[in-house]
Amino acid sequence: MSDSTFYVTTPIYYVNDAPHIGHGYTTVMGDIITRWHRQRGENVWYLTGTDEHGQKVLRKAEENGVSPQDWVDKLVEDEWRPMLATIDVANDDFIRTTEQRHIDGSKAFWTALYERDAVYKGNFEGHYSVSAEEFVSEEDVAEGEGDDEGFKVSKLDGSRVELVAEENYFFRLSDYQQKLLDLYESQPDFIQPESARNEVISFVSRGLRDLSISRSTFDWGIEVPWDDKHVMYVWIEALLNYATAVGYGTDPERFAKVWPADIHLVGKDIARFHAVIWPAMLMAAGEPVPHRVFAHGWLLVGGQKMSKSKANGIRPDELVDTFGSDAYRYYFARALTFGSDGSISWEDINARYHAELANGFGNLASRVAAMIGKYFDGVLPATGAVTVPEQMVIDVVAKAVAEADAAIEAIAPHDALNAIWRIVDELNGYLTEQAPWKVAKDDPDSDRLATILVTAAEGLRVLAVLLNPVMPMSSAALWDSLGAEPSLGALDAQRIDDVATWGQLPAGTTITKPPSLFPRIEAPAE
RNA sequence: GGGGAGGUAGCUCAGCUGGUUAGAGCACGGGACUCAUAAUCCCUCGGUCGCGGGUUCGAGCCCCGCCCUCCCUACCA
Repeated sequence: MSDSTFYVTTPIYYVNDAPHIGHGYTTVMGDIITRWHRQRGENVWYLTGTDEHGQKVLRKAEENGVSPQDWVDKLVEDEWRPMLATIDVANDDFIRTTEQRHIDGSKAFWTALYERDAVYKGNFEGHYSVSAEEFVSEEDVAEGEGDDEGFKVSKLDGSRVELVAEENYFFRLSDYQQKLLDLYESQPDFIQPESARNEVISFVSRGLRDLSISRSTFDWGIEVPWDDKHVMYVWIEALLNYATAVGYGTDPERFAKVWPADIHLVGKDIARFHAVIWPAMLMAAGEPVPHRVFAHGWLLVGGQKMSKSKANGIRPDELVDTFGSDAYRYYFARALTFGSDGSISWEDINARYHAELANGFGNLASRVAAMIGKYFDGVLPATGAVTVPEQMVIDVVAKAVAEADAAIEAIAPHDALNAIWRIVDELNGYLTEQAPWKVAKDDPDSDRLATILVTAAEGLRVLAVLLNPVMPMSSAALWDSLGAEPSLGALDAQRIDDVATWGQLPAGTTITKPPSLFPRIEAPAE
């Protein structure tokens, strides 16, 4: 395990969409998990990217009078890459499905399917909705009214559908029902959380039909290697990115090292594609299946699923502009149970920003640095004897570290933050009880004052390390304030395994009061 | 129709295989303190655990029925 690569993916985002906090959510959570694993000293590979083929993109490009390639290039550079920068994501790779490596890899994958007889040519006929880019089943097709008079429309979204009959290639998904059920049985955490697993098992248990996986009515896609009249159906092709990005079909050595993925993070709407079709395709191609598919819930704004069409989509940069990327990352990780639906609101992020980040954590860093500055001229003194209250702090820290680490392992960043925050609360309480300002006045010659402040500084050191995966900016500022780098090295080089070891900051370390980590925002924007 | 998840303090949520007076955070009210970003610490207030039955010595957790919300039920990134 230690010499393999911890490989995590997000869905690749459809370029036509405008980035909203839903995209940001998945990506940030993956970033927190992967940064944490790096902080453990593991080899990590974090992939995200964009899905750029398909009829919808083609038509959009035509509407805008540009070539599809120019269209997607623009969207990627103007919208998607900037979003990653906005929310401070440290992905190792960014794959675009229009890249040569993906094209070559996808063709290689299809060739493998073909050679293994997992694909055959058949006829497919049905009502196709261009805007939804899907075939609509018969029971969901209705006669149009009003503007759509004379057309058939989809009951699902009201879009017009066209009767399409074409020769397609099919994937023998029906062969995999039992194999998939066996997978869910033998690898119980393959699809998480439990609710997603139940739905997937129920779906597969009802039987699987073969899947139409190519299109021949347009050409904005990857050619089927043995038949240039067909392009791969965008959904099927998009799934392949997880393999092609790490060398499938182009760099076998690299692929063997990184694959299978440890975690595919997905929204629960696309859990089925990842937990049913994707593993079946991998089995068909003779490749190992991923370890885990984790389906997270919806972000609810005012009780409704956030989405572009409901006009309650929020762009990540709106929040980041006010609260900063650290608070953004913190909020989504802390306020929501990853895997369940959860409510978000401007009021809530504002409240948590002030209560937890500014008053709780930021102020703690501030008061400790201020006292070391005031009583010791900013030079960390040598500690005196550790007494019962100090030991309690040490114990709380050790327990919190272990719990946070276990929570990340369980893909529960919210629990990790809850555990970490017990350190914040413990330190604030410890300072109030020990009242170093009082000791400074009443008993300035004892070593109690030094002991108390060293203990608090050590606590901050731990927090800087533990929070680095979640809030890299402020953690770096805190690390800097603690003057830790000269003696302990870079923040990123600190290891979770060692972080709870007490007494790492040496006496003589220069502590400076940091600028407010999370300054209060007096007039929250509407 | 079938299946999944949920309905717990004003708000957002915890409550594992049923066990004494149902918890947390925030908000509200009171007090302490002054190192700090008027921050911190302590305490109070606050719930018929959707509704109605049942099983049990005992149920928020189990069973039955009902109401409400959301999701899945194949090619919706």
